[in-house]
Amino acid sequence: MSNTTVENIILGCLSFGPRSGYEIKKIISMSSSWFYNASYGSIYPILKKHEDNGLVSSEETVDNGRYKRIYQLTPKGYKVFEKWMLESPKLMTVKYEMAVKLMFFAHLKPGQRIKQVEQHIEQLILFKQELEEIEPYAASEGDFYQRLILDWGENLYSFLIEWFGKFLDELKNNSGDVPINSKTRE
Amino acid sequence: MSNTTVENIILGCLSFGPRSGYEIKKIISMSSSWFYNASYGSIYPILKKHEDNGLVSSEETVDNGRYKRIYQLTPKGYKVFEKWMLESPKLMTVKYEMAVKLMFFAHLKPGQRIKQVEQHIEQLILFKQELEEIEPYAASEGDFYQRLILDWGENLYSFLIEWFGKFLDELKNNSGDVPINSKTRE
DNA sequence: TTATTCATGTAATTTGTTACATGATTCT
DNA sequence: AGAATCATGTAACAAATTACATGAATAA
Repeated sequence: MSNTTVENIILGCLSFGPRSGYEIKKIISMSSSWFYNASYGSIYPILKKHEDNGLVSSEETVDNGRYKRIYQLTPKGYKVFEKWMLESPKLMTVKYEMAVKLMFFAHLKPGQRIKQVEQHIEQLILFKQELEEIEPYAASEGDFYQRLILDWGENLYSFLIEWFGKFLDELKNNSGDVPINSKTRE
Repeated sequence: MSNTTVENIILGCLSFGPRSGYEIKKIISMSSSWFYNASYGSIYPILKKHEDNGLVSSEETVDNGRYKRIYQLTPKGYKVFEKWMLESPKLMTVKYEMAVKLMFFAHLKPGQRIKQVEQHIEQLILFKQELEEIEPYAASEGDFYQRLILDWGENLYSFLIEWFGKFLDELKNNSGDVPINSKTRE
């Protein structure tokens, strides 16, 4: 059976050097959490599984009197990681509750529609700001590609904010209603 | 405990009229599958659960000698659905394996980078075409908002194709390498 | 007549989160 | 002294998919 994406992310984190489970969690939170996340409840069992499969080896260390289990990629683990890197990636999956609600927007009253969209735009702006706050970290810790995906994220959220902004304008111009039979926009 | 998004989608599908589980699956596949999907293994148990909770009622019918169980929203079910519609939607979650791979792109050889991005763009174009094929269905079966989310999806994939297209150009201009220390793009 | 679509449903498995338990160290 | 962070790990639960089982009706 092939590895899951999270299992491969963990191999990927170790490809930059030995890390503890705690450090891996940090890296994921700071760089990929908004398009792929992992909790301790995933990370530690996966590290154990990787060790059982000979993809990583671990060593107990004491760092400033602090117990740590440091994991390291084995040659076999690196091969598995490399193979995965060359495979065609799975298609993106999006879970977007706002889009679901949009499906049933006809049931809302005009004022409610406007309010929902306004609130959603606020949410998007807030999230984009959070992404922008990661930037200094990515600039210091990450390489070119880590910064690149941050750029991608910011562009994605700009797109969403813009799209919903246009939709909001349309709603407002029609007092929360939409022109019946209007064609979709270019 | 509150309903999950999928549980609410099912209520939403029934808000347009009585439907069978099979029909609900069809609707979801044709309109929301690319941002929220559900399999029979989810739908049938959820319908049973909704009935236990008094949110839907069901009736066994025979349609052209064909057994069908038709579900209908109860007033209580409609209230629960309406309440959910007015709540602030959960933030979007994205699972984007290509973005994960991008994190570790430094490990690939220049030629491999170009190939991966090219293949990914092809995938995106294919998926966008699939979305466009839904359009006739949405135009005939769906209302304004169903068409709107299709429009959103097409715009989203256009954005992705464009973004990766720019990235590919950059890679090609540097024979698969990227300028060290180059700043992220505007 | 045979493949496809219609139609419902369950069981096993996968994947992952949340909450908990535990305890050391460091910052204020 | 106390709060926050470092650090590891498990158990219970949640959500959902996949695969299977079943069978009727219809289109090729």
